[in-house]
Amino acid sequence: MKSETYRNTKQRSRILEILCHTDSHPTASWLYDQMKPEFPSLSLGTVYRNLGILEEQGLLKKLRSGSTFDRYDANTYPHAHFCCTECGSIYDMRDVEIPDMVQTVNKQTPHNVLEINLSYMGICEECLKKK
Amino acid sequence: MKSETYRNTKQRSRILEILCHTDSHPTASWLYDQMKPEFPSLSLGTVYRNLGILEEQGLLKKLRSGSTFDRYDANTYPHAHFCCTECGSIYDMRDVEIPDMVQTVNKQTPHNVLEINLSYMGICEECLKKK
DNA sequence: ATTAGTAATCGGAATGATTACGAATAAAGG
DNA sequence: CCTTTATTCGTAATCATTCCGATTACTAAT
Ligand SMILES: [Mn+2]
Ligand SMILES: [Mn+2]
Ligand SMILES: [Zn+2]
Ligand SMILES: [Zn+2]
Repeated sequence: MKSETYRNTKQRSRILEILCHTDSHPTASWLYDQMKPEFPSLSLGTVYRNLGILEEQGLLKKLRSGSTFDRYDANTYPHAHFCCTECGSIYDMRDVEIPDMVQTVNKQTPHNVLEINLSYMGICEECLKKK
Repeated sequence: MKSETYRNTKQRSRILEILCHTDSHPTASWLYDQMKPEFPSLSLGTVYRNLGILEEQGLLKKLRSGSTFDRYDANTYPHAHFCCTECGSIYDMRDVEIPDMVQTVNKQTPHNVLEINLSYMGICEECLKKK
Protein backbone atom coordinates (compact mmCIF):
# COMPACT_ATOMS: atom_id res chain seq x y z
CA MET A 1 0.00 0.00 0.00
CA LYS A 2 2.63 2.52 1.00
CA SER A 3 5.99 2.85 -0.69
CA GLU A 4 9.14 2.45 1.35
CA THR A 5 10.83 5.67 0.33
CA TYR A 6 9.53 8.77 -1.34
CA ARG A 7 11.43 10.65 -4.03
CA ASN A 8 11.23 14.35 -4.70
CA THR A 9 9.72 15.08 -8.09
CA LYS A 10 9.07 18.45 -9.64
CA GLN A 11 5.43 17.54 -10.18
CA ARG A 12 4.77 16.54 -6.59
CA SER A 13 6.48 19.49 -4.97
CA ARG A 14 4.69 21.87 -7.30
CA ILE A 15 1.31 20.35 -6.41
CA LEU A 16 2.01 20.90 -2.73
CA GLU A 17 3.34 24.40 -3.38
CA ILE A 18 0.22 25.42 -5.26
CA LEU A 19 -2.00 23.99 -2.53
CA CYS A 20 -0.04 25.81 0.17
CA HIS A 21 -0.46 29.14 -1.60
CA THR A 22 -4.21 29.04 -2.11
CA ASP A 23 -7.18 28.90 0.18
CA SER A 24 -9.60 27.80 -2.54
CA HIS A 25 -9.48 24.02 -1.86
CA PRO A 26 -8.76 23.02 -5.48
CA THR A 27 -9.86 19.94 -7.37
CA ALA A 28 -7.48 17.53 -9.09
CA SER A 29 -8.40 18.76 -12.55
CA TRP A 30 -7.95 22.40 -11.52
CA LEU A 31 -4.45 21.57 -10.34
CA TYR A 32 -3.87 19.76 -13.62
CA ASP A 33 -4.92 22.82 -15.63
CA GLN A 34 -2.73 25.08 -13.52
CA MET A 35 0.34 22.91 -13.99
CA LYS A 36 -0.12 21.94 -17.64
CA PRO A 37 1.72 25.01 -19.07
CA GLU A 38 4.76 24.29 -16.91
CA PHE A 39 4.56 20.49 -17.36
CA PRO A 40 3.27 19.99 -20.93
CA SER A 41 3.38 16.21 -20.63
CA LEU A 42 1.64 16.12 -17.24
CA SER A 43 -0.87 13.31 -16.78
CA LEU A 44 -4.01 13.70 -14.73
CA GLY A 45 -3.25 10.35 -13.14
CA THR A 46 0.01 11.80 -11.85
CA VAL A 47 -1.91 14.56 -10.10
CA TYR A 48 -4.23 12.05 -8.45
CA ARG A 49 -1.42 9.72 -7.38
CA ASN A 50 0.59 12.54 -5.89
CA LEU A 51 -2.40 13.90 -4.04
CA GLY A 52 -2.81 10.45 -2.56
CA ILE A 53 0.86 10.25 -1.58
CA LEU A 54 0.82 13.73 -0.05
CA GLU A 55 -2.24 12.72 1.90
CA GLU A 56 -0.62 9.58 3.29
CA GLN A 57 2.36 11.77 4.24
CA GLY A 58 -0.07 13.89 6.22
CA LEU A 59 0.71 17.01 4.17
CA LEU A 60 -2.83 17.55 2.96
CA LYS A 61 -6.39 16.46 3.50
CA LYS A 62 -8.95 15.23 1.01
CA LEU A 63 -12.35 16.91 1.30
CA ARG A 64 -15.22 14.79 0.06
CA SER A 65 -18.17 16.52 1.61
CA GLY A 66 -20.14 18.55 -0.87
CA SER A 67 -20.19 17.85 -4.56
CA THR A 68 -19.37 14.89 -6.79
CA PHE A 69 -15.62 15.57 -6.93
CA ASP A 70 -12.99 15.75 -4.24
CA ARG A 71 -11.18 18.88 -3.15
CA TYR A 72 -7.81 19.14 -1.47
CA ASP A 73 -6.61 21.22 1.46
CA ALA A 74 -3.00 21.74 2.53
CA ASN A 75 -4.16 23.43 5.72
CA THR A 76 -3.87 20.39 7.96
CA TYR A 77 -4.85 22.14 11.15
CA PRO A 78 -8.34 20.89 12.01
CA HIS A 79 -10.87 23.51 10.94
CA ALA A 80 -14.46 23.82 9.79
CA HIS A 81 -15.57 24.73 6.26
CA PHE A 82 -18.38 26.70 4.72
CA CYS A 83 -19.59 25.14 1.45
CA CYS A 84 -21.74 27.25 -0.85
CA THR A 85 -24.47 25.20 -2.48
CA GLU A 86 -24.86 27.80 -5.25
CA CYS A 87 -21.34 28.23 -6.61
CA GLY A 88 -19.53 25.31 -4.95
CA SER A 89 -16.83 27.43 -3.33
CA ILE A 90 -15.41 26.43 0.04
CA TYR A 91 -14.25 28.83 2.73
CA ASP A 92 -12.23 28.13 5.86
CA MET A 93 -13.90 28.81 9.20
CA ARG A 94 -12.00 29.32 12.42
CA ASP A 95 -14.74 29.95 14.92
CA VAL A 96 -14.93 26.43 16.32
CA GLU A 97 -12.11 24.61 18.04
CA ILE A 98 -12.24 21.14 16.52
CA PRO A 99 -9.52 19.57 18.73
CA ASP A 100 -11.55 20.42 21.85
CA MET A 101 -14.61 18.83 20.26
CA VAL A 102 -12.73 15.56 19.64
CA GLN A 103 -11.86 15.38 23.33
CA THR A 104 -15.39 16.13 24.45
CA VAL A 105 -17.12 13.74 22.07
CA ASN A 106 -14.80 10.87 22.90
CA LYS A 107 -16.08 10.89 26.46
CA GLN A 108 -19.64 10.54 25.21
CA THR A 109 -19.32 7.55 22.87
CA PRO A 110 -18.08 3.97 22.98
CA HIS A 111 -16.38 4.61 19.63
CA ASN A 112 -12.90 6.02 19.17
CA VAL A 113 -13.29 9.45 17.57
CA LEU A 114 -10.12 10.43 15.72
CA GLU A 115 -11.21 13.51 13.83
CA ILE A 116 -14.21 15.65 13.07
CA ASN A 117 -15.61 16.78 9.74
CA LEU A 118 -17.62 19.94 10.22
CA SER A 119 -19.16 21.75 7.26
CA TYR A 120 -21.60 24.62 7.20
CA MET A 121 -23.79 24.48 4.10
CA GLY A 122 -25.55 27.50 2.67
CA ILE A 123 -25.27 30.54 0.40
CA CYS A 124 -21.98 32.40 0.39
CA GLU A 125 -21.56 36.16 0.69
CA GLU A 126 -20.81 36.58 -3.02
CA CYS A 127 -23.87 34.63 -4.15
CA LEU A 128 -26.06 36.58 -1.70
CA LYS A 129 -25.00 39.83 -3.40
CA LYS A 130 -26.22 38.56 -6.77
CA LYS A 131 -29.84 38.38 -5.65
CA MET B 1 -35.87 20.31 -12.58
CA LYS B 2 -38.80 19.42 -10.38
CA SER B 3 -41.93 17.73 -11.62
CA GLU B 4 -45.30 19.39 -11.07
CA THR B 5 -47.09 16.51 -9.37
CA TYR B 6 -45.87 13.35 -7.77
CA ARG B 7 -47.61 10.00 -8.11
CA ASN B 8 -47.66 7.19 -5.59
CA THR B 9 -45.80 4.12 -6.78
CA LYS B 10 -45.18 0.88 -4.95
CA GLN B 11 -41.46 1.18 -5.55
CA ARG B 12 -41.15 4.65 -4.09
CA SER B 13 -43.21 4.06 -1.01
CA ARG B 14 -41.33 0.85 -0.27
CA ILE B 15 -38.00 2.64 -0.53
CA LEU B 16 -39.16 5.20 2.01
CA GLU B 17 -40.64 2.50 4.22
CA ILE B 18 -37.39 0.55 4.30
CA LEU B 19 -35.42 3.69 5.07
CA CYS B 20 -37.79 4.62 7.90
CA HIS B 21 -37.37 1.23 9.54
CA THR B 22 -33.61 1.09 9.63
CA ASP B 23 -30.89 3.15 11.25
CA SER B 24 -28.12 1.80 9.05
CA HIS B 25 -28.05 4.60 6.45
CA PRO B 26 -28.28 2.29 3.41
CA THR B 27 -26.78 2.73 -0.03
CA ALA B 28 -28.78 2.69 -3.25
CA SER B 29 -27.54 -0.75 -4.24
CA TRP B 30 -28.34 -2.17 -0.79
CA LEU B 31 -31.91 -0.92 -1.17
CA TYR B 32 -31.98 -2.45 -4.64
CA ASP B 33 -30.89 -5.84 -3.28
CA GLN B 34 -33.47 -5.63 -0.50
CA MET B 35 -36.32 -4.88 -2.90
CA LYS B 36 -35.36 -7.17 -5.78
CA PRO B 37 -37.23 -10.23 -4.44
CA GLU B 38 -40.44 -8.25 -4.11
CA PHE B 39 -39.94 -6.32 -7.36
CA PRO B 40 -38.20 -8.76 -9.72
CA SER B 41 -38.09 -6.24 -12.56
CA LEU B 42 -36.77 -3.41 -10.38
CA SER B 43 -34.19 -1.20 -12.02
CA LEU B 44 -31.32 0.36 -10.11
CA GLY B 45 -32.03 3.60 -11.91
CA THR B 46 -35.50 3.57 -10.38
CA VAL B 47 -33.99 3.40 -6.92
CA TYR B 48 -31.71 6.34 -7.64
CA ARG B 49 -34.46 8.44 -9.21
CA ASN B 50 -36.83 7.83 -6.33
CA LEU B 51 -34.17 8.63 -3.77
CA GLY B 52 -33.71 11.92 -5.58
CA ILE B 53 -37.43 12.61 -5.61
CA LEU B 54 -37.82 11.72 -1.94
CA GLU B 55 -34.94 14.04 -1.18
CA GLU B 56 -36.50 16.97 -3.04
CA GLN B 57 -39.70 16.23 -1.13
CA GLY B 58 -37.69 16.65 2.04
CA LEU B 59 -38.42 13.10 3.19
CA LEU B 60 -34.81 11.98 3.34
CA LYS B 61 -31.26 13.28 3.25
CA LYS B 62 -28.36 12.18 1.10
CA LEU B 63 -25.14 11.59 3.05
CA ARG B 64 -22.01 12.05 0.97
CA SER B 65 -19.39 12.43 3.63
CA GLY B 66 -17.28 9.34 4.02
CA SER B 67 -16.76 6.85 1.25
CA THR B 68 -17.09 6.82 -2.51
CA PHE B 69 -20.81 6.07 -2.56
CA ASP B 70 -23.77 7.93 -1.13
CA ARG B 71 -25.90 6.79 1.79
CA TYR B 72 -29.46 7.78 2.60
CA ASP B 73 -31.11 8.78 5.85
CA ALA B 74 -34.86 9.12 6.44
CA ASN B 75 -34.20 10.70 9.83
CA THR B 76 -34.57 14.30 8.72
CA TYR B 77 -34.08 15.83 12.15
CA PRO B 78 -30.63 17.47 12.06
CA HIS B 79 -28.17 15.19 13.81
CA ALA B 80 -24.50 14.30 13.79
CA HIS B 81 -23.03 10.99 12.56
CA PHE B 82 -20.18 8.76 13.54
CA CYS B 83 -18.49 7.16 10.50
CA CYS B 84 -16.22 4.17 11.07
CA THR B 85 -13.20 4.30 8.77
CA GLU B 86 -12.63 0.56 9.25
CA CYS B 87 -15.98 -1.00 8.37
CA GLY B 88 -17.81 1.97 6.83
CA SER B 89 -20.80 1.82 9.14
CA ILE B 90 -22.55 5.02 10.20
CA TYR B 91 -24.15 5.64 13.57
CA ASP B 92 -26.49 8.44 14.63
CA MET B 93 -25.27 10.79 17.35
CA ARG B 94 -27.51 12.98 19.41
CA ASP B 95 -25.11 14.78 21.72
CA VAL B 96 -24.94 18.02 19.76
CA GLU B 97 -27.86 20.28 19.00
CA ILE B 98 -27.32 21.17 15.35
CA PRO B 99 -30.18 23.71 15.11
CA ASP B 100 -28.58 25.74 17.92
CA MET B 101 -25.25 25.62 16.08
CA VAL B 102 -26.85 27.02 12.90
CA GLN B 103 -28.15 29.98 14.86
CA THR B 104 -24.81 30.62 16.52
CA VAL B 105 -22.68 30.29 13.40
CA ASN B 106 -24.90 32.56 11.34
CA LYS B 107 -24.05 35.46 13.64
CA GLN B 108 -20.34 34.86 13.03
CA THR B 109 -20.23 34.78 9.22
CA PRO B 110 -21.27 36.97 6.28
CA HIS B 111 -22.61 33.82 4.60
CA ASN B 112 -26.08 32.40 5.03
CA VAL B 113 -25.71 29.08 6.87
CA LEU B 114 -28.71 26.83 6.18
CA GLU B 115 -27.57 23.53 7.63
CA ILE B 116 -24.63 21.80 9.23
CA ASN B 117 -22.92 18.57 8.31
CA LEU B 118 -21.17 17.16 11.35
CA SER B 119 -19.41 13.80 11.21
CA TYR B 120 -17.15 12.17 13.74
CA MET B 121 -14.61 9.92 12.04
CA GLY B 122 -12.88 7.05 13.79
CA ILE B 123 -13.04 3.39 14.84
CA CYS B 124 -16.42 2.08 15.91
CA GLU B 125 -17.10 0.02 19.04
CA GLU B 126 -17.43 -3.22 17.07
CA CYS B 127 -14.15 -2.75 15.23
CA LEU B 128 -12.38 -1.86 18.47
CA LYS B 129 -13.40 -5.22 19.94
CA LYS B 130 -11.73 -7.07 17.06
CA LYS B 131 -8.28 -5.85 18.01
C1' DA C 1 -66.01 2.37 -15.83
C1' DT C 2 -63.48 4.62 -19.78
C1' DT C 3 -60.42 7.64 -21.31
C1' DA C 4 -56.70 10.94 -21.79
C1' DG C 5 -52.58 12.90 -20.09
C1' DT C 6 -48.31 12.34 -18.39
C1' DA C 7 -45.34 10.62 -14.33
C1' DA C 8 -42.82 6.65 -13.58
C1' DT C 9 -40.77 2.31 -14.90
C1' DC C 10 -37.27 -0.72 -16.96
C1' DG C 11 -33.16 -1.96 -19.42
C1' DG C 12 -29.30 -0.48 -21.22
C1' DA C 13 -26.18 2.98 -22.69
C1' DA C 14 -23.66 7.15 -21.31
C1' DT C 15 -21.27 9.96 -18.08
C1' DG C 16 -17.62 11.56 -15.14
C1' DA C 17 -14.42 11.20 -11.44
C1' DT C 18 -11.03 8.25 -10.04
C1' DT C 19 -7.93 4.21 -10.32
C1' DA C 20 -5.07 0.68 -12.53
C1' DC C 21 -1.91 -0.77 -16.05
C1' DG C 22 2.68 -1.35 -18.44
C1' DA C 23 6.49 0.57 -20.74
C1' DA C 24 9.62 4.46 -20.45
C1' DT C 25 11.86 7.82 -17.44
C1' DA C 26 14.45 9.88 -13.76
C1' DA C 27 15.63 10.42 -8.66
C1' DA C 28 19.02 8.87 -5.37
C1' DG C 29 22.71 6.43 -3.39
C1' DG C 30 27.00 4.00 -4.10
C1' DC D 1 28.79 6.52 -14.17
C1' DC D 2 25.77 2.52 -12.77
C1' DT D 3 22.04 0.30 -10.57
C1' DT D 4 17.81 0.26 -8.43
C1' DT D 5 13.23 1.23 -8.41
C1' DA D 6 9.90 5.04 -7.45
C1' DT D 7 7.60 7.86 -10.61
C1' DT D 8 5.89 9.39 -14.91
C1' DC D 9 2.84 9.31 -18.93
C1' DG D 10 -0.77 7.66 -21.82
C1' DT D 11 -4.40 4.89 -22.00
C1' DA D 12 -7.69 1.54 -20.52
C1' DA D 13 -10.61 0.08 -16.83
C1' DT D 14 -13.58 0.83 -12.92
C1' DC D 15 -17.55 2.21 -10.45
C1' DA D 16 -21.28 5.02 -8.79
C1' DT D 17 -24.58 7.65 -10.75
C1' DT D 18 -27.31 9.75 -14.49
C1' DC D 19 -29.59 9.75 -18.83
C1' DC D 20 -32.33 7.73 -22.70
C1' DG D 21 -36.45 6.02 -25.24
C1' DA D 22 -40.07 2.84 -25.35
C1' DT D 23 -43.52 0.93 -22.39
C1' DT D 24 -46.35 0.99 -18.27
C1' DA D 25 -49.52 2.61 -14.85
C1' DC D 26 -51.14 6.42 -11.72
C1' DT D 27 -54.66 10.07 -11.46
C1' DA D 28 -58.20 13.00 -12.46
C1' DA D 29 -61.79 14.20 -15.56
C1' DT D 30 -65.38 12.65 -18.38
MN1 LIG E 1 -9.71 24.38 4.57
MN1 LIG F 1 -28.65 9.50 10.61
ZN1 LIG G 1 -21.52 30.98 -3.58
ZN1 LIG H 1 -16.35 -0.27 12.38
